[in-house]
Amino acid sequence: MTFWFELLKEDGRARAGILHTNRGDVTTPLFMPVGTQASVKTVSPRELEEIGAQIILSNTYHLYLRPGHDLVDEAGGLHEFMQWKKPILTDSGGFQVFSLSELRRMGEDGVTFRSHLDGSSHLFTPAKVMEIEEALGADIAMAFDECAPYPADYKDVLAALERTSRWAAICKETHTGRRGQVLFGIVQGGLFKDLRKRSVEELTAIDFPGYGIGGLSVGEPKPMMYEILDYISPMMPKEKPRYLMGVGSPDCLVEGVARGVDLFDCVLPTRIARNGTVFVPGGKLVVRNAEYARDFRPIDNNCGCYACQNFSRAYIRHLLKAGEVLGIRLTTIHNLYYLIHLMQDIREAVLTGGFDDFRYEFFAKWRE
RNA sequence: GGAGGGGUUCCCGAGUGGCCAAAGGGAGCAGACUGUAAAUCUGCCGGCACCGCCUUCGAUGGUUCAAAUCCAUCCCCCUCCA
Repeated sequence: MTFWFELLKEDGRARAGILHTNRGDVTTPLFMPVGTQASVKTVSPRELEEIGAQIILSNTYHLYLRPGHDLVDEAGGLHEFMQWKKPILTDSGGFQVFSLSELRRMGEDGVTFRSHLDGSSHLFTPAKVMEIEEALGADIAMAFDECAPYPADYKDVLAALERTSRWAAICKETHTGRRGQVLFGIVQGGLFKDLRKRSVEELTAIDFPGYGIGGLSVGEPKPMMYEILDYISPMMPKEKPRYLMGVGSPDCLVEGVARGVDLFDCVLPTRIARNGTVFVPGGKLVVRNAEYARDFRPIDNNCGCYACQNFSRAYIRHLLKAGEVLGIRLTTIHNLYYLIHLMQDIREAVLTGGFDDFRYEFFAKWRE
């Protein structure tokens, strides 16, 4: 097994490490751009490398429906198909259980989805999801879970947790590890501490090489998310990577690391980029807005990304208003660069024992 | 010169007596977005002292309780025929 997590340094609860994978090492803490349909929207693999991405995410449900996992397998797996040679993680479709709630029906053995593309019915069982994820061939596969919504009753969250644990065991049993793929379990339990505790216990008993923390950032207030992270972090195995799923606003990344999280992914940077908003050191800037029409400075003077090194806010705003694809490509490149480098700065701070100062300074200028 | 069609709120364009500050689209302005059904969605979009009032549908005058809508005159634009 070439996959293992090397914990280099702890600073309070914040951690810095190296995730060793089949396709090379990635440094943590880390932000993973999301490429749902085997593409990080609008940017090429070459650009992703330039931005500094080390690993990207893709999605089981979406690739199963289109183009089909068998086709991806035939192409030689996701890496070969999309020409991204660094590590990939595939989400299991568990989030689609949540986000496509009107199109799905829960069962004990699995979930029946109606395709959002053509309305056809598809049954996802843990074993089926493992088959799909192994065909896709990512380096890390996520177990098939049920992500409960927010708000949700205790009994519903409990049911989702129990199913998630049961399914996690089936995933582990049926996962063959073909192509050296490893499987992460996913902790659920919503905002109920006893359920979170139980979920951590049940999943660590099954024993995975890494753990996702799911069911957060689904609409609950940030302090509640932080409280849950505070609570479960000490219970999670130290020597395994912890992946807070679906979190990506800069403040949440800093607060997540402060609570012992190593990995994050989120559509936020790429989505808001396409909608005209960019990250800047103190928060966000809606570069699409009229106030930047004659602002000839870069988005961020101190940013090293391709957009900031070459173009003005006025130009990027013009591209966005004109519907030119280059506009959303530039904002996407910037936002990914911002988050990835934010994580690198955090890592540096942790490694030098200066994370608390970093965190303090970050929030001193952060404006929501 | 003759015949016909038309001028509507930033633009295009509905509306032919009251339910019209006037459909719809575009543009514009703002907001939202957290394991992507999202280059999407939502709101505003004549003015104000805004549960009401004022100004507006080429211009002016008229008919009517009531006019973007009917009548008269005028000014522009387009098409066809000379």
